[in-house]
Amino acid sequence: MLEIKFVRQNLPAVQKALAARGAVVDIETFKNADARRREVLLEIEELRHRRNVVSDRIAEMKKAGENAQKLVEEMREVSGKVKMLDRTLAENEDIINNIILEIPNLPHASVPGGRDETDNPVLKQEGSLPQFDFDPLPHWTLGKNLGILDFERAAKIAGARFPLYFGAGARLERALINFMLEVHTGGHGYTEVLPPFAVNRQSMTNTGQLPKFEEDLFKLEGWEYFLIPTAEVPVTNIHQDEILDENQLPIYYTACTPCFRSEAGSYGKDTRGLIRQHQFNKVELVKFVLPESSYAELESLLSNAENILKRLQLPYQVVTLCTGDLGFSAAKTYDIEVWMPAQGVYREISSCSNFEGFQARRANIRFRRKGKKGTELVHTLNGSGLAVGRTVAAILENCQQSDGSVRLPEALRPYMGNMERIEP
RNA sequence: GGAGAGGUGGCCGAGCGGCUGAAGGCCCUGCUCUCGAAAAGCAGUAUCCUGUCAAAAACGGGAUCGUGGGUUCGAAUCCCACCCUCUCCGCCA
Repeated sequence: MLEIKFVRQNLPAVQKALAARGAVVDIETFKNADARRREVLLEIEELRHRRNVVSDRIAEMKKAGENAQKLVEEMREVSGKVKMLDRTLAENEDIINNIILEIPNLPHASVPGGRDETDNPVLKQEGSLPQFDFDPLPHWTLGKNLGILDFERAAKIAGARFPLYFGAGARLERALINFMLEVHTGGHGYTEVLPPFAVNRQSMTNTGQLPKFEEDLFKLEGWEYFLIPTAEVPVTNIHQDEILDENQLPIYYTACTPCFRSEAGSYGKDTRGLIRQHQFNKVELVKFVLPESSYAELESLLSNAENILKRLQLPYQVVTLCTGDLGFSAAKTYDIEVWMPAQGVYREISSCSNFEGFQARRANIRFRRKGKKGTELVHTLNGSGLAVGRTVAAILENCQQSDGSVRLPEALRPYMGNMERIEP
């Protein structure tokens, strides 16, 4: 959410920035409702002031034993008027709120212009692509051959786009989770968190999933709860409505949670394998930082996520999302894309974003500077460190051998009981 | 599911129709004292909206005692609904 005052004072700039994203906002309605709101507010405050003054007078008169009936009647009228105006005020505030909640964040000045993902510039490429003297198999075939992935049975249990792992596959997923969490809580300095996997409407609104993207979420029938699409939601909301001390910042959290996504609108896309599932595990990194350091924190967040791929020796590239591909709440985002040899493409495995004050304003997360009056919004950031299912897919494809086995990255072996390879 | 208790500022906690944006304490900040620190003393210390203003500061106004309604000239205080927390009983992992 942008600040109302800011939108009011910078309408042209806001419109221009939103056009770069391809977002359309009803600025006219906003302007009218905003003007009307302030007009009504002024009137209400004047009436209330009068009522406050006269009410005190009535109290005095009553104490002195005087008759205040005339004033009482007059104030009865004033109160009725206030009540009516209150309704008008609320109506206009609703209009403003509905619009402002649907305005995406403004892209940071360093974000490259562009229309969609094809315009995302590659920032760097790391690791060397594996060379095969055979045709590398897609991970779903490898998984089936190895007896560790079973999408047919998963479909029986739940439906399409649900995972079912067996044996070394299930263990690989668990090993990756432990490996990632150990790396982040160790050298990277994150505190591990295990949050709720369902959240309320307010939390979803705070991080920006609602009100615009409700169709992407799983909602529990008969409950005002949503399954989380990412740990970003519960973890960012840990500090909602809090005023933090400057010296508490920065705060780093990491959490592994299942993520649930309806994937509405992606029918027919990535229908095979672990790439696009209704349920997947993800290790998430979340930061609460001082505004002046948030872009440096974005760089270190990115390198924390990259570190996992480096230690797993998986080749990847980093792209900067262009204005047209930027997510709703983000001011700047880097995507890390891992090499998938069977398809010969890089696939997103992590997304690292700086939201600046956008989520903090919605979630009301502020801090106080030492010796200074007032509060400021913290800046929030998050990134995947990493999506676990896709990491499994990447390991299977990149580390496959001609005999159909998969040679495990060395960093992972301690978490797999020193297993060196997964064999049929 | 049944019975009860409670939600007040950064924290603890008093208040239970007007004199309360809220006693008292703690934390924090500044000053005094001290070579310095501690202790002690003094002072300050909520947030949001809004007006004057180019802006900041300052000053004025309004709102906020879980949330939303209601009663009243006037509500932290009375009424209703909802949310949340805690205790006991039952049930269940």
